[in-house]
Amino acid sequence: MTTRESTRPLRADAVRNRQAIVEAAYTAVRRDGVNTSLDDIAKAAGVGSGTLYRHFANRDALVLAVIEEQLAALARSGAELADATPIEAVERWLTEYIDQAGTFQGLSATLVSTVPDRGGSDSCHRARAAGAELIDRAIAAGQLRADTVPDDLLDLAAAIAWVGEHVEPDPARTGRLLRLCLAGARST
Amino acid sequence: MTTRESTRPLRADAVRNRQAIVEAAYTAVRRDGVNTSLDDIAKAAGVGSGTLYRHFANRDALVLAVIEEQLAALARSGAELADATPIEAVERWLTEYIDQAGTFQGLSATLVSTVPDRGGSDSCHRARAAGAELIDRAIAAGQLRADTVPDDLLDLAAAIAWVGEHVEPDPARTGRLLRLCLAGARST
DNA sequence: ACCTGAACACCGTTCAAGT
DNA sequence: ACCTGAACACCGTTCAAGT
Repeated sequence: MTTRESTRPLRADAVRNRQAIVEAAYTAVRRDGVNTSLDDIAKAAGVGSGTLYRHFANRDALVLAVIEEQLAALARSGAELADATPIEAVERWLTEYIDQAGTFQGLSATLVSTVPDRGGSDSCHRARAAGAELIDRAIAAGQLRADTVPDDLLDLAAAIAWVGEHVEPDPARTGRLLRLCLAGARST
Repeated sequence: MTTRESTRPLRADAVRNRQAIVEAAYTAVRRDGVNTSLDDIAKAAGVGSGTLYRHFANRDALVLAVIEEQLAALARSGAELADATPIEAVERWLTEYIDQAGTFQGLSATLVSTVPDRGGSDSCHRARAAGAELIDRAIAAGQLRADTVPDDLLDLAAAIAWVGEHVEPDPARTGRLLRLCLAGARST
């Protein structure tokens, strides 16, 4: 629930400040996208700019904190999809992933770049691992080609969210693009 | 060959300056990506920053000027692919499109956003029209599903280039992602 | 007609001083 | 231990003055 690595508990005012920063950041990125002014976020949170940097080393760390809960939900949702067929579970999970990645302008780039070996956040890694597990299950069930690479589908999903950032919002199109990719990965 | 709308001929020094700006911009975006400093580009071109803005209203206009020739080549390449089967022509054209979109960091966003109805540049529109024509031919030949939307494949191709910007360069992976999308669009 | 470069507003980041 | 906010470096954009 926190990006801090230290095990030392935070002082009470520090906890409040951190929370205020994340909430202000959520409002700001929703309105202006991921590249909105960090100084404005600090001002809206009622803290000095230095306090923002004390809690979040860079913009990506703050963005990941903003979507921390959504990523945790994605990591958990594998179990909730247990009743569906493997391929249905994959489609529903990836749909949710795309929806989350489209929460605000620029977020898809934060999610796609967090491949395990390049130091993406733990929460992002765990979410993607949950998706990869569903994909692996669909492969084992013979519903996806045996040579399917889970990261390929995960990154294509993020890429579909990215396309959505650049054209008019169109959920029907997003679904169409995802189904096209899944059809390409289906075993014949 | 120029983004200027006016029909008035440019003064000789203006022509030189414009050319110098585009060449300096090419070097700069290759090295530092699409968001490199415009002021540095002006300096490298040996002109004042105001001159850069006189020729290019915004960053996108400059970026499009930088890849003007490549876009023109893409627009022309439809004819060069006449000997291939329709589906092969599509794959080869989209491969080229992805390659061009990956010329420097950030370019894929410039190319995907130029859908016809949102005022993208003419050259970009023409290039995409050439790709769409090849796709239409493959549909007519029964090699792609009848309900395939050409813009879907074009934007997925740009999206694949975008993925390539965020992970280690890997041409094999790019090809794999493209073939996956094409397999999804193939008629069964 | 076009160019120059100073001026302005703005932003990310650091850090000395304060509690 | 944490916070503040001034200070610094930098960037995009405009525009008065110059040729």
